[in-house]
Amino acid sequence: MDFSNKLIYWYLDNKRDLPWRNEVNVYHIWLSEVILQQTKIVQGIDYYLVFCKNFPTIFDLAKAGEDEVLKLWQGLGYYSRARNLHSTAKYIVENFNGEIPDNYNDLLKLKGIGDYTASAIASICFNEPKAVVDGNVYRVLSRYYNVSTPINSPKGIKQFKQIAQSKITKYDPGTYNQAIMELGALICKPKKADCNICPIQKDCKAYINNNVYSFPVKEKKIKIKKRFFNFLVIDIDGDQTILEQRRQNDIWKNLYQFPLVESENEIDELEIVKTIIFSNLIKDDNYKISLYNTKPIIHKLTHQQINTKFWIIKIKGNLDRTIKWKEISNFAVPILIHNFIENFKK
DNA sequence: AAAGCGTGGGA
DNA sequence: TTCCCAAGCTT
Repeated sequence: MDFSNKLIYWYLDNKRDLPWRNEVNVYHIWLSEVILQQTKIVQGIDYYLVFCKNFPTIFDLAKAGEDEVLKLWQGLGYYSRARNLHSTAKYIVENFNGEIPDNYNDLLKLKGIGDYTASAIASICFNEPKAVVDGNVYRVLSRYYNVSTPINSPKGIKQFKQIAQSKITKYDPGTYNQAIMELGALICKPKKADCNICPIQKDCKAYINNNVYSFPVKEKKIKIKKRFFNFLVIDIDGDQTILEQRRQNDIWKNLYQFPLVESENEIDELEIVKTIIFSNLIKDDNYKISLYNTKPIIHKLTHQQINTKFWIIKIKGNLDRTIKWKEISNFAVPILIHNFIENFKK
């Protein structure tokens, strides 16, 4: 039996029982694929169920507001996925009468759907033989075929797509795609690979050469940018506060936060009250400011390290654009803000 | 085409 | 602690 069929047989015996594997519904498959981009199944599975429950059809998703979609996405990260998912749902309802395109080429044109997702949907839902190449596939193929081209180089991306495409079965390509990914997730793992029970161990070059962990090859290290965030947590009589929406093309776009003073370095109270942002917010001297967390909270992202201070500013009287503290959970906020709010309540 | 975009878990 | 990784996409 060849590579592909071994994978398929292994998969049929060993696949996990996951909610989106129970039936083929294009909308559900699309939803699951977007949620799982750069995301582990354990992390995404509850979000998938919540989205299915709140938006049973693409029409329900299209009808929703972006704030509502982002709120349900809160905590999952990479929020452009949610914005694109929602935008594409509206687009499909408006232009295609709610019918999701049934082929790779048309799927690829949609916002938030790239080569991987278009291939996954086309193969699983429409039996189109387009090979998926995700992190699992890179790992399995690079080990099995001893390919050391960096997987994050243009050359590597092209090469692995070509290898994967040459292996896909015309019969049930969706099952083949899921099989190779499942093998990568369950057996051919980054660390602690279970080569002893691997169905394709016998012909795996890396196993034979005893250098499984030399693959896949990745080049370039990312450098981490340090940023300093000072959130101004206005507290009006313990009843109201202020949130603003992040509009810039930056992390957490369209999510909400407390008014923010970003600085080049760590700053103190004296510098905070001198800022324009502070004085635009607080018009008189009738306030009391204090630092909530004595040590900056370090929030780590893939490319950034955010040193965060929460400044509590107690005032009396009125301010514009306030919200009630008890309504704050209606807003989609970064997990950093969410954690603060949960802690601050106590 | 390189860089930016989250969060959490495991080694 | 630090680093790596996770069903990638966009600009």
